[in-house]
Amino acid sequence: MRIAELSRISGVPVPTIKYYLRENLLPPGELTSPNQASYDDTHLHRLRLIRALVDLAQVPVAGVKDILEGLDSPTMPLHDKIGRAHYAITPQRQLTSTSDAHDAATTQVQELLASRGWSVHADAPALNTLIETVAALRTLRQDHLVSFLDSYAAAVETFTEIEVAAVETRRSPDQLAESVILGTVLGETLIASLRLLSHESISARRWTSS
Amino acid sequence: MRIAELSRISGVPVPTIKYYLRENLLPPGELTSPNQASYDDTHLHRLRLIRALVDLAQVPVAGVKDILEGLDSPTMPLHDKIGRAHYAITPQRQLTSTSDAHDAATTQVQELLASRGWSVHADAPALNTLIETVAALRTLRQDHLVSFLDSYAAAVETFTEIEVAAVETRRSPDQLAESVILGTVLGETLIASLRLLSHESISARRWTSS
DNA sequence: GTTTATGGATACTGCTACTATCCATCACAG
DNA sequence: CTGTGATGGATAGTAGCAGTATCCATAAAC
Repeated sequence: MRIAELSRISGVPVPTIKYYLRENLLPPGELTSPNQASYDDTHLHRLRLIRALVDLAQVPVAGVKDILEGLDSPTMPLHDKIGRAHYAITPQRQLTSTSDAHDAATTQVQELLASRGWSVHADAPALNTLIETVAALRTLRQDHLVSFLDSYAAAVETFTEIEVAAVETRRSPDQLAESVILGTVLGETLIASLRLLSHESISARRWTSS
Repeated sequence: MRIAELSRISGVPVPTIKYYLRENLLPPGELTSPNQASYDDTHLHRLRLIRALVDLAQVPVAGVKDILEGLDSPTMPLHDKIGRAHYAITPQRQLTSTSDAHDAATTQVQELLASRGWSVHADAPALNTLIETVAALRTLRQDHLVSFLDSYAAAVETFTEIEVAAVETRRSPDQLAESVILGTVLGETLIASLRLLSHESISARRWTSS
């Protein structure tokens, strides 16, 4: 198919497709002549993947590029592909908490990891975010939320178990990587939406009259 | 305190504080003379609140403004304040799925809501996101993830229960609203971080050699 | 009484994610 | 075989967001 059809089916404007081609998010079509190329279903799939990450999961375009480079690599270990995805979806945050709030939060988070038996790399991007968030909640006098950190962690393990189980059904290693990454990235969007809907439902019941 | 001290304690640059003042995120200091104002702990707290929402929860400044306007209102019902927060943290997404994928996803989501007994407003921002995400996952051939939607929803209820329990301990209605909003907004950051750490830990165990 | 800081207004900047334009082909209808 | 519209590739321009920078008249601190 030509670019116009790709655009029509995917709903992505032609100039945007050209932009993704320029940025190497989308591989070039097969050239049939110096200025004619044809695209196939892999391009369509890739384009949909890009839009899902950009529109739904709010991943920056540069991050999508990193994720896709990982997926495209035939040699990169899955764990590293996942690491790329984690890195791409976790914004780098500057340290904003005072150093003693930061230290207290670090201690608490390390204890949590130890008690849960989670072993993570010391510079995992999410670790910093977690520490800063705990520190912020404390500083904002929301210690009660922090006190439930362990319950949160326990509930989170439920998700992880679901996802591992879901992914076990995929046998092709190629699809496996894409499944794991989509589970990680779009899973976040899914969970966030569900949580807000659950909140809204509860909130309507409890606080419509306060 | 003067603006320089507010800046030093909070770690927010003076021009940025002025920007927040311009945008009415931060109430003006009390004028002691035509070009001198003094700020107090409420300003410091508000500033920290803004930074937590902007830096950690990635809420757009305009969204922070809406959230704070809600919190500041003495008359707005809590449910509406929560609604503002939901609206502020859920990006408006254009419809990107084809209409039959959209319809199928809508049906599935409605069934989920019915089976869980969640009653939500038909134009809740998270509802659209959820539908589009389900549609995207299907289109991307990740039906296995979608099939676990109900398990996700069940796990999400755990969070909501934790948060309702946590918030019950707050009795002042003023603090209550701030607690609920922070629990909603920063809770998302907290959960996302925990989930990534849990994933990383599992991933290291399972897929370092694949 | 000079140096430094402040409030308030206005203008400017850097970044991201596109859009728009241009042009030399190329495909295809007539 | 010629005219019309689409295409690939390059370059330039744009909108929105979140700050930064500058200016100025005044006020505070030494």
